[in-house]
Amino acid sequence: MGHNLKYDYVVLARLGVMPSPLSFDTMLAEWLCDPSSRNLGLKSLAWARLDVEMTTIQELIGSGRNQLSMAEVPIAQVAPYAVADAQICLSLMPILKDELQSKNQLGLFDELEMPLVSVLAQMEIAGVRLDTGFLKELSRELERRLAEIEKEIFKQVGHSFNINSTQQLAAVLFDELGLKPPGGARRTSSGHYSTAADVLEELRELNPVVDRILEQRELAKLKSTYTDALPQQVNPDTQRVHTSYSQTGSVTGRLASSDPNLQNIPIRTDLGRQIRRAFIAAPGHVLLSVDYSQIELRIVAHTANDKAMIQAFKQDQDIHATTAAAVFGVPADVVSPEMRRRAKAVNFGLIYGMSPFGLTRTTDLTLAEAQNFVDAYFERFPGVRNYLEEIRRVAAQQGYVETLLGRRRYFPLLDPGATAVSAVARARAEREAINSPIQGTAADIIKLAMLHLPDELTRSGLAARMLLQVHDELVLECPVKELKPTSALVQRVMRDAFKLKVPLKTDAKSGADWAVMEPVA
DNA sequence: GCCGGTAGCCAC
DNA sequence: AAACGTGGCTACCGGC
Repeated sequence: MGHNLKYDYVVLARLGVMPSPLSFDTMLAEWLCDPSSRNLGLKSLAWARLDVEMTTIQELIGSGRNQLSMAEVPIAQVAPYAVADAQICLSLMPILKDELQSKNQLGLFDELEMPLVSVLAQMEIAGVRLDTGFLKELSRELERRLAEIEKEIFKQVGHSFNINSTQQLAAVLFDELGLKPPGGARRTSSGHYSTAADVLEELRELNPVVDRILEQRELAKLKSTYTDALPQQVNPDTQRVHTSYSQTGSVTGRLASSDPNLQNIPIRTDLGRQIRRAFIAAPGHVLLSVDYSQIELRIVAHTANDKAMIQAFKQDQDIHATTAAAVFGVPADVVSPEMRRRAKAVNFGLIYGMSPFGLTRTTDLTLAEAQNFVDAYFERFPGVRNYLEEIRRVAAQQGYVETLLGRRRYFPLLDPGATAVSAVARARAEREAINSPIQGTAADIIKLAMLHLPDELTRSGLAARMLLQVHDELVLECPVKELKPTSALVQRVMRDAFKLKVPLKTDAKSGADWAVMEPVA
């Protein structure tokens, strides 16, 4: 194993090389939805019992940029910590296992999350090949365009300033140029005028400099976050980028990716999408990307048991068009693009616990129109309406909501006995309670697929390996000659990961890089 | 120089 | 006033 790979000890634990208490520690204590104070208390007690001078992990390895890897700390110093850690985790194990048992989560833990640890380790170790030369050239191109844009901005404003400073930018726009902050002077939480993109959008008619600033923002973001940062993350031993996946980093059960985050590589704009050209397959290979189509809405249809929505998915209809037809009360073949766009916004908002007001922010509907729209929506999908009400009730009464596999999220704020809870905080918690089982169930399902996929590939004698997971998408590196059967197998495994009341649908694409992907049968 | 908070923005 | 969920990264900025 490359000794320069990050988090060596975590990777070892994930591969089962390290004793189980440590791998247990890296996950379980954090993973339990309600890490109790008893947990911390037990740990301090156990530490105090040890007849060695203990230090904390932070004292050993430092923090921030000075942080060492465990391998860089002398054995003699690490040993007491390691002993204590193992000892403590060992004694914690039965207690936390009991807790899992009582929550009916032992299966989720033992049969999904723990086995997934080594799957994720394999993906991290595999890494993904990066065309650094291409990124560096793209960076120089962005640099040139940024220099030009900045020159124009300074000329139009009359002096230079730091465009990246929101404070300086606000002073230029709202004080010097006298632009009027729209929407009744929206301010940030600290009381300054906001210069966020949606605010600037409303100002672009008033002064040509605003468009230039939006352009500067886009380019500066791509340069600093992607074209400049990614090449620095290439491992010199493997010549590839090795992300880290966290199984405990989200409240819903999603994975999180960091160092670098490969779950937020641009795709929306043409320029941003160019970044993906740098993610390339090894010689003789292609990248194969398979994603779930509308998995969250399918989960809503299943969980809400909504007849109309289930039927739409069973017939493989265009769900947004079907929704539009239902809400506008017209036949499917006369749905206009505009009607479909609005229906899509509602379907999208549904998963986020949206309100009619929220809808006015993502569409051009007035509040009254949005209210009518939502009413019509629930009229046509009564199962969905009941489901949303049920979720709110359960979250408050039971104190938590659950995913398909029993993953929990607690909502103490919604307890009827909770005191001093603002309406804003309550509404937010309700939206979180609505979204969590949907987003979390999607995470459950793709994790099941990821767990089965390596075995299925082996069984079929296919050499492809999983490299990346992006919430509803798996990216594999696949020998060119095995593309067709691999695509078929991956799609089968993903579709069959869990049987819902509606079919799961997947789309497969492949290409030499992550930008130019052609559909695969 | 380190650290944490803030603003902004990339993805699903 | 805010108003649509989940993350991570970068730059700025003020405090130490």
